[in-house]
Amino acid sequence: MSEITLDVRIVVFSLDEDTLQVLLLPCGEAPDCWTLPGGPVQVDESLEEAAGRALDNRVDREQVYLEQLYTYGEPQRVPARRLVSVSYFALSPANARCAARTESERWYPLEKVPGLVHDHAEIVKYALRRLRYKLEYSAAGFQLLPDEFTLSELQHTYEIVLGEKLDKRNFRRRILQSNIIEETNHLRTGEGQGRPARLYRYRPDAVAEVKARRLFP
Amino acid sequence: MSEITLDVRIVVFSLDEDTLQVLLLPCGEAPDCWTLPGGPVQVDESLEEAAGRALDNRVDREQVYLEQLYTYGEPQRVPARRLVSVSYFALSPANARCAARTESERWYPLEKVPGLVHDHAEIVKYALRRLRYKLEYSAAGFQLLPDEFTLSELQHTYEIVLGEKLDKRNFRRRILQSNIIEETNHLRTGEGQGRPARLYRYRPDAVAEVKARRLFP
DNA sequence: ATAATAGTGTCTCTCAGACATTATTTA
DNA sequence: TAAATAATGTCTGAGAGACACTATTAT
Repeated sequence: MSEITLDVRIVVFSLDEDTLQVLLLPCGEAPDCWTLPGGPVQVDESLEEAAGRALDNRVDREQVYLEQLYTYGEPQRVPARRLVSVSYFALSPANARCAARTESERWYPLEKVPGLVHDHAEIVKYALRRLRYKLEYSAAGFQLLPDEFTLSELQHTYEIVLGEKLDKRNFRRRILQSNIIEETNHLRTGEGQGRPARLYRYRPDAVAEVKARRLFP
Repeated sequence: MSEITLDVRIVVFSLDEDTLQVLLLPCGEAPDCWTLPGGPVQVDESLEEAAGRALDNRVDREQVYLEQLYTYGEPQRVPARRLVSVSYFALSPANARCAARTESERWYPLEKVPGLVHDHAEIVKYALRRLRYKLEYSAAGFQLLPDEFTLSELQHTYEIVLGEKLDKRNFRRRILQSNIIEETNHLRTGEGQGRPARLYRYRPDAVAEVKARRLFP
């Protein structure tokens, strides 16, 4: 207890059907105890690289959006150690999930998250708050979807994350006039009965715009 | 270069007449090189305590608002060392400044900030962005004023920080209906010619509200 | 033709921004 | 009474939210 050590912890969100899920790992120590993915920061890597490394073989990093959240450093947050954790949240499309090789990881619906070590439950709670806030002002919801998606799918994503129904016409107007996404020529067809839906993608240059506008470095 | 060390850095804002100022310290190494106040985190103190400690004898901590900003950890941000810095921003009323005991500290107007070590200039820039953003949505400007203040003073604060003139009636309406501040019975009188202005203070229980609403833990 | 989902427009109300005059004090 | 600052209300335009019907496909 004489040294301060540093790690990163990532709250990875992904959407499965009708639930928002979080990636958790068994913490090893106790039987029914889980932890957020993460780990120590190497001397020659950035914090963000450390966070990305912790996601290797769990999600496809290329497709994952990553943003720093908050740094937790209360002296007593981890028993018998002085650990400071830089937390991140990540948004992963469902198709960017890697096949879980072992029982060493599991996606949990947010309402069914089991007991977590230390203050990780608090970190998850805060990450969710920030995610909801982000959706309200920034149309970032598409980060939870594959490259091409329908407006209904996007709206559904928003409804799941925000936990409330949205008006279809208002939603479409708002999203479209934000200018973050654009039409493609493709239709989603054969996916069920009903009229096929137009597919959209986010505008490649919108990424730069979002970064320019973004509140956090 | 085999260990990661941790410190905190604080961007302390204060208002002097017509300029927004930042507290800087000489960095010791070079002659015209300055640094943000801060320092290493002790093993038994929280990050916020470490930040507060760095402000001792510089401002009256009781009166200072402190909020975590971002954690900087690029491997190359500090030459020959692996230093991770948790940054904070602080808002200090002018009357909470302590008398500078030595030449070891100086308040600089934002437009005249001298050369800073490492990435401290970037940290200042980001802190200002966050401060401006905060004022736009949260009426936090009163943290730069003494306990009691007039609406004109508050508006002036906003104008300095945001760098633009504001409409008096719209400003008053907006601030008052946010319900963050309340009238006192006092008037500011004898301060010059002109009609005396009513003094306001922020509502004691508004502090709790702001914290509840706040985006950052 | 029926069931299922996609796609579209209008009205209303609230809120933000522009704007000028009266009120109260000191010198 | 002149100069200085405080205090106050209205109009207008833009945007947000409520709301229902038509279009296109598969079975």
